[in-house]
Amino acid sequence: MDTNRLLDTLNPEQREAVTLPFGPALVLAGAGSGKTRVLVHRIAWRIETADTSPQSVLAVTFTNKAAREMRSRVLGLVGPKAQSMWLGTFHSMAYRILSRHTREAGLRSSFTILDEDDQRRLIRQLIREMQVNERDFPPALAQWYINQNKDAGLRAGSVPDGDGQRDRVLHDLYRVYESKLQSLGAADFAELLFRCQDLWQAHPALLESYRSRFREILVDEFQDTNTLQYLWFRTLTGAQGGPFVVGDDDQAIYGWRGGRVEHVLRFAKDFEGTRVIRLEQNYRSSGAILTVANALIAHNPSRLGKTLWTASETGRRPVLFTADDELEEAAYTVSAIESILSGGQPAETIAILYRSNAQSRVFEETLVRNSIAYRIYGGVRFFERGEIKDALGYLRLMADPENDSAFERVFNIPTRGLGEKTLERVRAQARQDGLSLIASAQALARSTAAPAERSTRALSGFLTLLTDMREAIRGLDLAGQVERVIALSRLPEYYQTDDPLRAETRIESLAELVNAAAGFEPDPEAEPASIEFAPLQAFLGQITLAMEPESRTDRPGQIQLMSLHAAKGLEFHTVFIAGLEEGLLPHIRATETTGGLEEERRLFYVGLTRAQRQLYLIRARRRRLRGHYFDTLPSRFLLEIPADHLETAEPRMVTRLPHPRAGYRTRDPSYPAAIGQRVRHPKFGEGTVLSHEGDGPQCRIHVRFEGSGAKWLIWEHARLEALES
DNA sequence: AACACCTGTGTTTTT
DNA sequence: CACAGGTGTT
Repeated sequence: MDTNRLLDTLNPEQREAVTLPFGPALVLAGAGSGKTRVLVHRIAWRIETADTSPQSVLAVTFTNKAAREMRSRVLGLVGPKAQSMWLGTFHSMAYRILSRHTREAGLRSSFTILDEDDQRRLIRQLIREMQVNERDFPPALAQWYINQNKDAGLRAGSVPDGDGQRDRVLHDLYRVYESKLQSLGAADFAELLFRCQDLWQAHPALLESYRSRFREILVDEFQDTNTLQYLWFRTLTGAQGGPFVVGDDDQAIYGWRGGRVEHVLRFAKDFEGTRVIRLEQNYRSSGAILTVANALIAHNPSRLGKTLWTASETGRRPVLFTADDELEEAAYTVSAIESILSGGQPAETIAILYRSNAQSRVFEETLVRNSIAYRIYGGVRFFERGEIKDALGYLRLMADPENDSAFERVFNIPTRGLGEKTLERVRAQARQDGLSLIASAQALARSTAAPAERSTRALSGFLTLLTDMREAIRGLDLAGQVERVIALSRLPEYYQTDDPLRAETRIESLAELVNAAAGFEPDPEAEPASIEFAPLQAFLGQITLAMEPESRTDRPGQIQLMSLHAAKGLEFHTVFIAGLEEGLLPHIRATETTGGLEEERRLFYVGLTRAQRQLYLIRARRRRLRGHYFDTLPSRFLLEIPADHLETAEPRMVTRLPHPRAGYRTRDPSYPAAIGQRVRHPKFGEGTVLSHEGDGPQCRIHVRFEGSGAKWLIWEHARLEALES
């Protein structure tokens, strides 16, 4: 094969990195310098020239999305044989390893992965059991303490004794939480990495087999690795390994999540003979944008040092606009967007970035009023939605009836006359006999103590339902099982009566879950498990680690709205960064420490370097926060950019957008209501139509009501009255 | 057990 | 202000 093809499109530094001989390598890749490109080509290069089997490749990315993208790009270069490489997040790699050795790792064969929500629930329960004052130690605080330590690679036993009562209580909670996880045979995210480490330590031969298999280990976004991940990675690599890592210290923005930039330096120390390569040529942004970004980041004292340059033209200077308030901020932005769109630029190449998700609302409303389609990232993720968790509860009980947390979740959903009292009885029985909840529930239901009692009958009914369900899905394919379980659970009917307004959305989510199951591809290497419902089990395992089902709502023609964090790794022709004020960016809570401040500066830097050709920086003189207006100061970061690097924008002629156009209709006449239309609802009063899905009488429309907030309504049932405005 | 009210909270986010 | 989750009431 013509391997030159792999190098033709690279610059000298990229080429040097890609063709390095086996051995530790650190690529310091500036924003837009072709970092992913280098990783992808490095993998392809090793496969094609070093006689490396794709099987020996393990590449770690920060998100599942990045992993998918990288996989498809490698496949594009070397073809389907690359399918067998391991490519994913730290957690999914650890999970994959653990699930092959559950017994040795001391986990149940179908162990549950607790997400943040499950984790907090469990911690709350423990706080109550331990009779700790919930006011002084809110679950969220304990959770933060525990995760902070876990991210730092510290088990409860390794956390140094703090001084003071407070620290002691938290430490105790951590200890109890840890043993609770152990006894449940469950794992939170960090636990996956810990357990994997423990497994390797207890079974050196296993570690050896993984080390000799994965000769080619690569890590992306290295600057954001936390200590736990770093230690895991170092263990797997071993002293003889030659890992290839890529990162940019200027883009480290996850310190609050345990990420430690220092790992970049530590890497070169820990791996003797590390080759360091810098990629400083930026291919993304215009000269004027890059100048601003460089000027800003130069204010961070602790940097490895790196100056981005570009061969592209200077282009237009970034525009700075000062609005009176957040309404004008949005009005200016949207009006600028309108003129860009009218010039023919595709909407999906325009992004609005902000520090906190709460800022999105004004933009949403303004976009809606002007009938501009947008896509918003962030908010409640798919697998965290309540209805999905309900359905997953049933599914988990199918794969593993002894799963206690799943049992508790669906115990009384749909409501079936079982409450806290009955549950506590089951729990007590389980504690006493050392059995699972389901086993104790069966014992209670069978015991003749009070067979006619209402709760006993309800309990029997629930248990029968589970048994029947299990019977009914035997032999079905995965999607069929999911569908059947949802139907038999009668969750849809329950949502319908419980909260008719939200029912439709929820039922749709459940349909999405069936889709996700239909599209699920199991680990091809997994041994054919003899366990019943093995595919279901694999699906459930993967789900918590991949919180967003693949490309659900990606449609062209939509403006992109997201937080600065979420923008990492992306690029847009035109970028608006809003809310450049003290207290917002830098965020008030990050200004107390220099470390925090530097991270905020990097966050802004990440935002600036997302822009390819046009950049708008916007601030408001006053801003409404929790109902009150506050005067603001310009972000100190704006003052760090020399004034002549920016162009100051005059208020647009239209700073206040016209009111929603009465009677305005979208192009498709089958929509019964137009976006921006004023309506009245018999119960919720007056409101404005935000958007709609589907068409005809069954379509759902989203209305923001004054006073009662935004609601999804079914057109047919909503009895809405159109108003003139 | 179910519902209405009330209180506290409110950075970023992947896994 | 807006919402989630928790408490208290029926």
